[in-house]
Amino acid sequence: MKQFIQQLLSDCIADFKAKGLLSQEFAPRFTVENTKDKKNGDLATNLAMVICKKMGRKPQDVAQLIIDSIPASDRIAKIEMAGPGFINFFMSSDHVGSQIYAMSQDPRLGVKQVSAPQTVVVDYSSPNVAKEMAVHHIRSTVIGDSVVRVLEFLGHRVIRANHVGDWGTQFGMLIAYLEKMENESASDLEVSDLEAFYRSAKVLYDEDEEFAERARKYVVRLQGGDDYCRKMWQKLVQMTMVQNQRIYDRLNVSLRPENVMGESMYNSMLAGIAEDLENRGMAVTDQGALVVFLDEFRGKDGNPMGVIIRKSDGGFLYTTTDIACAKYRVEQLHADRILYFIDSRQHDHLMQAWAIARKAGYVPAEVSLEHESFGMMLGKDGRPFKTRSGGTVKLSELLDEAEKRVTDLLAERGSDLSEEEKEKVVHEVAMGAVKYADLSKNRTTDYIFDWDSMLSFDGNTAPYLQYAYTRIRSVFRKTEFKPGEVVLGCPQEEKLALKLLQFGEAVEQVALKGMPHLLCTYLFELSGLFMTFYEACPVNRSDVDDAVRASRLTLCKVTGDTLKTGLSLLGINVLEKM
RNA sequence: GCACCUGUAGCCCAAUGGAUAAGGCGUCGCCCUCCGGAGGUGAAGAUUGUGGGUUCGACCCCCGCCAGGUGCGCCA
Repeated sequence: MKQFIQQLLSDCIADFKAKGLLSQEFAPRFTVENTKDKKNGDLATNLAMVICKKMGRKPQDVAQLIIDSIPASDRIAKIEMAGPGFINFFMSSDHVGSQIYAMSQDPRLGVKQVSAPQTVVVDYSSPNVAKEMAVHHIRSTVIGDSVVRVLEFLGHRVIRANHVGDWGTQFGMLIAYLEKMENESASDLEVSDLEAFYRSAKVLYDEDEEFAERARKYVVRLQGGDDYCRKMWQKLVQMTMVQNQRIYDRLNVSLRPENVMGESMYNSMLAGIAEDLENRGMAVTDQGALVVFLDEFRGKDGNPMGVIIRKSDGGFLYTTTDIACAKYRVEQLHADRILYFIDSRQHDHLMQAWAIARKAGYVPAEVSLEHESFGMMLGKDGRPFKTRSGGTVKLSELLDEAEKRVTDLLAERGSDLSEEEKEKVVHEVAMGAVKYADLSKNRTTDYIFDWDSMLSFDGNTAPYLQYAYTRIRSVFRKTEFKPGEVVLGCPQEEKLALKLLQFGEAVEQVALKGMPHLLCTYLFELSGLFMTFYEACPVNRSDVDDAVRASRLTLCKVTGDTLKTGLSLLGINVLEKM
């Protein structure tokens, strides 16, 4: 519908140009938007206000000229000029009804696949090896995964990239410790507590000189490609990712083992990149290190910032890895667009790496690099989030607590669900609530970690959306669905129908901006409108006549399908009962 | 010191430069003789940190200031 109006207005502009009212080269940037208030119609444009100056007339007069030039259409009931020169379009309710009927027949709910699919690399989750995922990892993981689902739904080719922290000097220490553990216990090692593992290794490293010495030797051997160290390193990666995969599965995150593309993958590219930058004069030796100076970034002394590509000892830092990574994604993965879901602290560093990658021609201008940054998770004291003992809260602990709270809630209010059903409800509601708490926020600011707000089941939460869905399902347990012509007889029906038609826009916005909260907001508003409709408009009551019932059932059906599809794009499952 | 991010009601949070700044939590009311009360419905609560500027129109864009967070050469 929006496109239809846009076309009408473009025709109108062409008409004005033909009549000499506007110059040929003028390309006005006007908008057509959904109105917030029904009294301003369903869609509104600011076109008159945008072009009135060029025409030398009052905006209201121009608006009237535009209205007069728009041909009559059975899709539009009424067009009005309002306020400072808005043009408000009132859609014909027959047309809206027929669109809803069409949606009920379309598994994609009217959302079209893109005509020019892109290859999009999405970098998200990125846990560290030999560490357990903590609560803050949920942001990148859950938001990235939702954007992945949306992009795929729209027809793009998506490459999931789990940029696991699997490289660095700490691996000497970890290998030495793993070796010690294996020597001490006869059977194969099963590390259930990675946090404790890492901590103990660190303690030993700090206190035992002999151990530290061995650890340092192992780093060198690992980087040199030594078989033994390589194998031990692999074990560490394996151990960690098996545990992380359990979390992904539990959270319904679509990452798989084959999506792991860790930092170590780019290792073999680093020396070549350093050499290339040096040969082309982009990098120079400074105090023994190979450095690229960037004019657009200033260091502490106010001079162009030096970004170290190669350390004076010949080693590499993570900036070089990120340059290589971007290069790889362009050259090997043929990315058209690369999205990084990484916390805001890395922003400067990423910009530097990308600036170098662009200058070197590794990433051409037409490939877009986007940092989808978000703030840190803070404790109630406003400091980086730590537990009383100084550690972090494990993600698995948060998920356990979520399930416990849902279990308690079910017990509290009593439930006639079977044990099997209950288990499913507990799981889906708990995971939904936790994920939605993060997905629904756009905030690039830091935010306070709070059990209660993260595990709320009231208001703008996933359980509310899941609940709306179960109410719809409940309707269809009582009546067989036969799609019928949709006749919008009351304001509640009209508002609901109009919102349903905007599903595609919400989905497209998420893909464009990498912000799933736009879809959350949409689904929450949709659920609210459904609840209101449902209270006001009986569907199954005996005094409702058949035509009205068929119409309302179709609205219920399309709402249910939209909720189910929308939630699935957020990685959240619906339930038949709860 | 420099750079990046952020500032909206007691708390959380939304708003492609558009109309009366939208919701949620909490607070105070009302609603199960009717399809599921994890609900509906109403009320109170905001000089959008601050001072300028651009614009027909600014939470949004530009400049100054204040406050918070983060980052700034050999960790990742």
